Amino acid sequence: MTGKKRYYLTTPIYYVNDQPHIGHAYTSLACDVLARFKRMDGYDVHFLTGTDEHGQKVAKSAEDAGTDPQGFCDRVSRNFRDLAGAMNYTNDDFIRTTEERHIKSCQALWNELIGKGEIYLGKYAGWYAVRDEAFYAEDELKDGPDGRKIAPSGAECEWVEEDSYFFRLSAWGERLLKFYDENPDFILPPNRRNEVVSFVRSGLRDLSVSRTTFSWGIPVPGDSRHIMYVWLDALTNYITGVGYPDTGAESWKRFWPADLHMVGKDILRFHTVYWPAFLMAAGLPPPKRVFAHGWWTNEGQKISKSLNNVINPLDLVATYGLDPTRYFLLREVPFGQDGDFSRAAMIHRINSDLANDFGNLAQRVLSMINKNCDGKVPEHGPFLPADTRLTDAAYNLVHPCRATLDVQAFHKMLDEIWAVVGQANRYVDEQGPWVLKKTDPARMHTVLYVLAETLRCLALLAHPFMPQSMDRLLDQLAVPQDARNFSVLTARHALKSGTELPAPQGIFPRFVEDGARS
RNA sequence: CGCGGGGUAGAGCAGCCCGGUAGCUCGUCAGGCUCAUAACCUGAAGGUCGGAGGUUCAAAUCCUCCCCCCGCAACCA
Repeated sequence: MTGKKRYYLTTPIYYVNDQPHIGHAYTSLACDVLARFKRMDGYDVHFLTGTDEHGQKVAKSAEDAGTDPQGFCDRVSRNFRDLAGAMNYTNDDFIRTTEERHIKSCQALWNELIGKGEIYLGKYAGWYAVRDEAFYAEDELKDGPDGRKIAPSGAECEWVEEDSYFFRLSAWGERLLKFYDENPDFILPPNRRNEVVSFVRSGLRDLSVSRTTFSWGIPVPGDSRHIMYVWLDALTNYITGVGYPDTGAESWKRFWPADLHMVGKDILRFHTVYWPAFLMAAGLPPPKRVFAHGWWTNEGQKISKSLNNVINPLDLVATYGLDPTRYFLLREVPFGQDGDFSRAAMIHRINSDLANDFGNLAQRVLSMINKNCDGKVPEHGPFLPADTRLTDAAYNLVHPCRATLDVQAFHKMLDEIWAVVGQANRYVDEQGPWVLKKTDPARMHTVLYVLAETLRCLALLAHPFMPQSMDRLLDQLAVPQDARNFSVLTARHALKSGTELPAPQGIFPRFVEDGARS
């Protein structure tokens, strides 16, 4: 057992019925940045993602595709693995709910809940919409043309009566409210927390947690007519991923409870009401935080398959490049709010923030070093106050970065970094190393050293967002692999004067519109 | 009386909870620099903070009423 700090974070498991789109990419990206940052900050990180493969809709899609459900899942799950590769995510594990380890885990949790009397057998009767996999109350329904009942979603409902196991959710309201109260940061952003609290205050009903009308799911132990409710199945992945039901396992002791479940705002309730209730009922600690992020629109329009404006993240990467895409998604919109993707905004971010501000800063500094310092990390004399102001800003930047990331404020963290980019560009102008070259070469070396150190810090802190580009910048500063972490970041004068540097190369080219067509 | 989010410089936003010279980014205009990816730096113009009342020494910020916009009730994170 090392004494290392640990951090366990998860994406939702993605429903295989769907093609990967910008929403999936966004959720996972946020987690990836956090995971990378925490690793560089010395944490033992476990980053889990995967696919949700059970449920009636999947069974139906498989049938439509003329394959068996497992074969269908095998094929479609692959798309999500491929996305992780293409987006350069560093997940430590990829879980599939059809895996043996997960089935065992769900059944163990079920037995635990049965044993504690938290699940009982009852009867469910109500209007069920297959398409939504949900029951609706009578007063929510409208009458359709042929006398059928229509759900608010527009899906057709049928009257279903079936035996069902129920989870005693109704008994957990007070304890959930107490838990929210004692853990004010359990749900972020705060407005989401308010939504959930008022939902729970309004009263909870027992939750049907098994189905008998289809079979593509995890069998209920000891009653094979039933399969488990998809959400009970899906949520359990978070504990399967760290070894449950083996609560003696090293990974379990180390990583549970999770530090963060990152989710989209649509599945907030499942993660902040049902999931902690299941866990507490089973005698397990709930996760420490659930963060619900917002939705994307495309050029101001809501994204939908019917409008045919779904954004494929792979297209973004192909058009704008991987790191610019990663940067844009987390910079353009305050994390937690809805945001708009537009081509103009994307290009603007690439050219302004990346090419002009950061890229050009690196380029002007590295070229001057290359031309005037013999291609080596320059020697430096005593620092003047202006020098210390800049290097202090760079060394201390890690603190606001930690603070903002700890509340998932990715956009603010980037703001903090870019404030120092701006400060460095101003410093170049004020110091005018091109003048010093003629008047005071020793001083010029010091100024360039200060700038190189600053670039080193900036590259390290921006690394989680844009790993490939920042690695190239760190290569150009000859920062060794084992010095690419935050413990070395704050080590003053970590760049060794006299170290040979490679010839500089631009890291962020400007995005030039393809003028061939308009 | 459905639910939710908004209306602050040309655009996009922050500030509002905890009243006290209205701020940021982009754009525009002018200037500087010339190391650099026609990039960088400085300065300026531009807002009666949706409207009307009220509370207060003082309101974008608190209270009341009104007007307007946009989502949602979905295939989706």
